Amino acid sequence: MRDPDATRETILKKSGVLFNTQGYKATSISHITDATGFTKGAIYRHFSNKDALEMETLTHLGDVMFAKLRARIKGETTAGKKLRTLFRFFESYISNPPLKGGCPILNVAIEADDANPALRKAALKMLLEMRQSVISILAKGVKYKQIKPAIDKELFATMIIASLEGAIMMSKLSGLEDDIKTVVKFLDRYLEEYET
Amino acid sequence: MRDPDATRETILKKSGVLFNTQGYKATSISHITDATGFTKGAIYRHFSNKDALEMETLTHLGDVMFAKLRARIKGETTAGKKLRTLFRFFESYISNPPLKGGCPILNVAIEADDANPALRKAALKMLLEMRQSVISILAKGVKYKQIKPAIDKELFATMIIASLEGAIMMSKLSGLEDDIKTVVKFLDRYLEEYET
DNA sequence: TAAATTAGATACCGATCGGTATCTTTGCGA
DNA sequence: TCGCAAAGATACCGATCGGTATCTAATTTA
Repeated sequence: MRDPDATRETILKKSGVLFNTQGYKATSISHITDATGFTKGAIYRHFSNKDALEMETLTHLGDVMFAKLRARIKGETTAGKKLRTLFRFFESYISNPPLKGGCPILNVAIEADDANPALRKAALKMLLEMRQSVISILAKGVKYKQIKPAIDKELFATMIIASLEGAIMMSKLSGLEDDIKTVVKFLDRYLEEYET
Repeated sequence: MRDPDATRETILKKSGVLFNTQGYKATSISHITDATGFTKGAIYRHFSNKDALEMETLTHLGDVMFAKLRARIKGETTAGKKLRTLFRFFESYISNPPLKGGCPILNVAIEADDANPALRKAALKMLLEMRQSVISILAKGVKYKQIKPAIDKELFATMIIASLEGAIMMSKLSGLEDDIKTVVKFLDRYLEEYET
């Protein structure tokens, strides 16, 4: 009946939802005990303190996010299709979110700018990984003649991520999908110009 | 020696810095008494509760932001120059921020998604005002033959704001200006194609 | 199967939270 | 200059915070 690994997993999963929706600072240990049904004793057995729980939860959120994203992209055959799938992945953050609360990178970037530098560092790593993935897709696209070599890969990759993240913020504020759809439309068109 | 208006102004100013840098939830009334030198008695005389203080502080931050932005844009003579000045305004959020802690719209959008709906609504109003300003500049640009009529004003306006806000997030994470500068470079080039 | 280890529950700690009742002090109008 | 209203200081409230010491119960190991 007692399964420490499952307990740990439950805590991480529920904490992930709470931290990503309510915020790290705003989510107390009591909120997590309420959500999981476990007591403080159980939580502090598995995680040394709240900072550690926040860190492990963030990497867990990152793992889930990248796993879902990669699973969707993997099935696509061309650079163009892979990138458009990535656009739709971000678009779904509003209507059918892969993670409740939106993009964890964005959330941590805004909340943990000063406090908890470890958390910030972990989010930065995720951001760089995301950016590198886009650059890799573009590079392979150029290699296999799907994308024109004239493209500035680093510039476009940064633009893609910045505009999608910004659009998530805007759609979060308005509660409407308009902004994220507009940005995806723009990126679609721009990408089209560089496809062969 | 006693000046209630100045006291109020001091509280709003200091709260603005704290809320915008540390976060609304993370900033306690005690932090504000420390920063201002005033006591709780003084703060609660001027503001009915913390939620009200948060609201008034946000609108104060918005007033300061729009005043600074408009002052800079006003001096420019063409739509292109006005927009480039707006790009630089966002760029300066990293190196020489007009408001400590970055864009208050972005900060509130991420932190107050569920809790404090009034705060979210106020931030949304600021976002729409910002977007409308960009659209107006573009419309006047078209009117005075500075911008080609083929431009999709709403699309470009959304794209400008989304990418700049996203870039602020990215540069905040990395601590470097690279991302915001890249985005501004992209917007500069894109705008150039629509200038007559 | 007995002993030892581990998972989780319980009860508590000091600190801090937002908020308030009350008091003193200041400045202004009559 | 006197009196009164407003400004701000002080001291406190109950609730909640993150964290811990201790206890019980379940599981593993010998």
